[in-house]
Amino acid sequence: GHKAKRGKLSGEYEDGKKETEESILHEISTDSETEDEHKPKSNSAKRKRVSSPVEQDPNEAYFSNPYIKVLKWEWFTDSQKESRVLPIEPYLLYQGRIIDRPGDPKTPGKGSSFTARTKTPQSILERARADAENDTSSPVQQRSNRKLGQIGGGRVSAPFQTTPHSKRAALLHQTTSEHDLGQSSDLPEMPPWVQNDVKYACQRSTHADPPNAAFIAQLDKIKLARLLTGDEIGVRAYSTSIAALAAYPHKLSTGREILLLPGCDAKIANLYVEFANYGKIQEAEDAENNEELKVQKLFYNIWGVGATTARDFHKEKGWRDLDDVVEYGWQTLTRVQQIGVKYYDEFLLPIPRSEVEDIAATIHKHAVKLRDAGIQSLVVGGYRRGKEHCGDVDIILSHPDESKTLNIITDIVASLEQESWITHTLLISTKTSDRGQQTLALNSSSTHGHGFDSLDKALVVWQNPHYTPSTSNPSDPKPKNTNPHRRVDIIISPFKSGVALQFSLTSLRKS
DNA sequence: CGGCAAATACTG
DNA sequence: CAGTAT
DNA sequence: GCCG
Repeated sequence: GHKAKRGKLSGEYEDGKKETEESILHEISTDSETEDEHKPKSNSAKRKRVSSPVEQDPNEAYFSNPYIKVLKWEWFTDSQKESRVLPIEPYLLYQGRIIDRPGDPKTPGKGSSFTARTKTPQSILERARADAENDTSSPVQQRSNRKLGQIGGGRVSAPFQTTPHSKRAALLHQTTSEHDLGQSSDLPEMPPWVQNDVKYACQRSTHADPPNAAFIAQLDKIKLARLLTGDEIGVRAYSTSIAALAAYPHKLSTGREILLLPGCDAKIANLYVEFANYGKIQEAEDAENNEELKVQKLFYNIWGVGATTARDFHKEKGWRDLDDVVEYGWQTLTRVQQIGVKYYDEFLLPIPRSEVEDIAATIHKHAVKLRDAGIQSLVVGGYRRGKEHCGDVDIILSHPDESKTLNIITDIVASLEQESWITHTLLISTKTSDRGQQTLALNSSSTHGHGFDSLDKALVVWQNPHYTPSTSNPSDPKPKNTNPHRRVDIIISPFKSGVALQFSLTSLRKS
């Protein structure tokens, strides 16, 4: 019977024994808990949205200048109340712009080239300015460079010692390459987030395909190795450096350039030099080809299996592939892990943007049906970052009337299940609605005073139920839906929160 | 040289 | 509580 | 592995 189980995993359910498949389905019992008997009725828009008269944008002048503006939150709520775009002037807390580097010949002007309406941000810019000044000299002590050992020799730790008196370690001198310690003048201008010491990755723009993607891919391999071996510190170190590299808009030309990026130091710079010279990084290749890591990566790719469990499967249980998991461990898997195994291959398939859009549209449609047209939805994640193919679908739903988002996640999942779009619910979180109900019952005042920032969400398995029966066997009495199963995250956000606010501002300004 | 992302929720 | 996920 |  073991070989029969093999068949399940290769995805040939249809020609396999029906009995087997059913037993699997039974064992899984993954159908989401929400019963479809109570179909949520659509709230036929009792409350139509007041359409505001088309009017001149009172803030045109403000938005046409290059200054960054910070407004009081009340501007938004008041605008909402009046259903029109209020002038921002009375709400303006601060406006300013990023100044250029002090030494920059392009800006002979004074340093105080920003207009502070309040004193708050001053210190930040002062700090940035100070940093920039201190940074003008080369971070590398060129004179005292130590010649370090050959890079590709397999010794990874020895060459990377930090020179005692400089913070930055010297880079390996590679005479055969232009990817060397360059002159201090040939570095490209650092993007603002480097110069200004921007602290959070979310403040940098992200690119779908950064200029240094190939190098980043190598670092990702090392990071994965750190992950699988339980080296959490290493994971974090590589994560931060990769994040900085991914936001870096220039093609790297010298290793020294990397030292200027936050989270990047000698190790990463040396890896870059190796990459630039040989087109690959030995440590990354080794990690990728490592047999143990290959097995553990296989398990790690099961949804619901993390590094710890992947290692356990391999080293404690002694399993070596998915068949072993099914044969010897099926009953010990959690419910979501069984789902993860069942759709192992499909979850790894990339999702084309067009399909992401289709899925989002379907979800939006159901949300509108369940509430009203005030529903706003926004696809985030890989799609929003412009990726051609996405690993999953992340969609945020919101509504200006917060009461309309109450329990909506439950309703949406039920509705989509009933129409067979959602095949499984991996996880559903209703904490926010739970708490919201309590406070709402007490405070009849609607919007204010809640401190929770968690979001209702559902992580589900999605499959397009509309399929064309296989052409090979059109008379099949029970044709099979071969549309791939997708991972979809539906997130409910209070309208007030950032993402919702962002696109509400966009639409307001367009009106 | 020591410390190390943040917050939150579900599952078993 | 440990593990996993967002 | 980086940072203070």
